[in-house]
Amino acid sequence: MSQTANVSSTASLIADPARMSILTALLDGRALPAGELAYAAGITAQTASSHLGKLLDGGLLALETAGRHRYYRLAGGHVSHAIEALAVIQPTGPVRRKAPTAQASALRNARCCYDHLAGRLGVALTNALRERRYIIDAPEQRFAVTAAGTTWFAGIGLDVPAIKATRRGLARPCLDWTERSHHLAGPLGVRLLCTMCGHGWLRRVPGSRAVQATPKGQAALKSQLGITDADWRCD
Amino acid sequence: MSQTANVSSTASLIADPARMSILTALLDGRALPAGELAYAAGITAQTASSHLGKLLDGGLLALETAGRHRYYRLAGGHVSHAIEALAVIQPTGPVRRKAPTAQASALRNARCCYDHLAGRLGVALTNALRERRYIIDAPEQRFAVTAAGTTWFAGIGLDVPAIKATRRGLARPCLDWTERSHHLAGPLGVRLLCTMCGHGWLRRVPGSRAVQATPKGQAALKSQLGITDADWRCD
DNA sequence: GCGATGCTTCGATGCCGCTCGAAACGTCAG
DNA sequence: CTGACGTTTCGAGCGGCATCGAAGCATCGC
Repeated sequence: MSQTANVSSTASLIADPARMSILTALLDGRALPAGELAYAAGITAQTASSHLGKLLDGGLLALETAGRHRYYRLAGGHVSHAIEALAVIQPTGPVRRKAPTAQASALRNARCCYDHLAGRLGVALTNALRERRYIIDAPEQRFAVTAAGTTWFAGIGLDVPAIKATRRGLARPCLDWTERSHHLAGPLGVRLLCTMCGHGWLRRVPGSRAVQATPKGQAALKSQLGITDADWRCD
Repeated sequence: MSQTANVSSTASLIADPARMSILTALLDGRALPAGELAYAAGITAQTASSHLGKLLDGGLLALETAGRHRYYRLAGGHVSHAIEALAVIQPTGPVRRKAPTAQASALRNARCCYDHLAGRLGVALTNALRERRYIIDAPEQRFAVTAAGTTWFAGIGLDVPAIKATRRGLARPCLDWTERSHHLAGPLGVRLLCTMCGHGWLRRVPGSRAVQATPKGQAALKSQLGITDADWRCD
C-alpha cells in the first residue's frame, strides 16, 4: 500500500522542529510571509525557504503571492486536525497510580479484548471450559475443541465445525493484562462472545470495552458451566 | 512550547518507513511478536527491536510479554486516529493510482472507524442524514440532532434523548481518510452502528474492520434514507 | 536605470539516525 | 546442563538531511 509511504513522508515533514515551529505559527489560520516564519522558527531565510517548499509540496501549506511577499497558510483544517491528533500521543512517562474507580473495576471484571471476552469473567469462563475438557491445550499456542466441547457449544447455538480457522488457528489463549492468566481468543472466542450477547446473557456497554452479565446470563453461567458471581465479580 | 517538540518527536517516529510498516501491521488492533513485525517491515530483528523500543518509549505501542515472545500492539485508538489523520494529507502532485485488491475495496466501501461506521457507506449515510436535516452542523466540530431526526432515530429503535453526551458532545464529524469527507462519530455514531447491526442490516466481519450490508440492510437503506448500492459500492 | 528588499537556488559542511554483524540475555525443550 | 530460539544490546558504517554562506531572481521605491 503506497498509503503507508505517504503517511510517513507527511510525518517526516512534521518531524523537523523548525518546520513544526512554522506550522505552529500558522495554526491559528493566519497567512504569514516567509520572512516572518523564518524569524518565528529561529532559522535563516534560506533554510526557511527550503522548508516552506517542502511543506508546500507535501500538501500541508497553501501559498498566496502578493507583490514581492509570499504568504503561507495551512492548506486546510485537516492539517491542524492531524497536528492535534499527534499532540494527543504522549511519551510514556512516570507510571501514575490511581485508586481504581467503579469504571475501572467494571473493566477488570469483564471486558472485551477486541472481539472476545476478557477480564476475570473471561478467565473464569476459559478455565471452566478447560476443566470440563471442552477445550484442551494444543501445540503452537492453541486450544483444540474436543468432541464433548463441540456438543456443548452446539447446545448454546454455536456451530463449531462451521467456523473457519485463521492462520493462527481456531482458538488460542490470549494473555489477560489484569489477571495474568489466559482467556479464550481466536475465531471461537469471537463467536462465543457474539453468541452469549445474542442470548442476552452478556451486554456490551456502548462506548466502553466493559461487558455486563444480565441476571439471565448469571443463571446461564451457573447452570452451564458452574460459574457463580463470586468467581469473577470483585467490586 | 514543549508541546511542539512533543509533536515533532512523535511525528519523527511515524516518519520512518520501517516503523510505519510496523504500525500498519498493527493497525487492526492485533498484537504481534517482534519477529513477525521485523518480517513485515522487511528489516532484521535487531533493527526492528530498536524501532519497537522507540515506538514504545514514544507511547505509540504497548507491550505484552508472553514467555520468550514479546507481543506489541498499538497503545490505543488515539494512535490509529493520528495515523488516519495524517493519511488524509496528500502531496500536491501527480496522483498515483493503485489497483485495489478485493479486501481493500471492501474496506474502502464500508468499515468500522473504532465503533462507528466509516468508508463510502459511512459518508453516504452521514450525507443522507444531513440532506434530510435529521442532523445539522453545529459549532465546535459537532452535529446537532433535529426534532425530525430524533423522530427518525426513534423509528429505527434508537432513543436519542437517552444517549448521554461525552465531553466532545453527542455527535460529531470524523474525517474519513479514504473519502476525504466526514462521517458521523461520537456516541450517536456508535449507537447507530450498533442498532443497524442489531437489525441485521449490517454485519461486522470478524477479525477485520470491514462491514457488510445484508440484503435486508440494502433494502432498509433505500427505503429509510434513499441510499442505493450504487451510492457507496465500488468494487 | 539603480539600489534596496524579500525570497529562492546552489554548493559545501556537519550531524543525526537507520542499518546490520556480532554477541549477550532470557526462555523453552530435552 | 545443553542446545535452540526469540529478542535485545553494542558497535561501526554510511546515507540522507538540516543548516548556512553566497549568488541569482523578482518586485518595489525613487
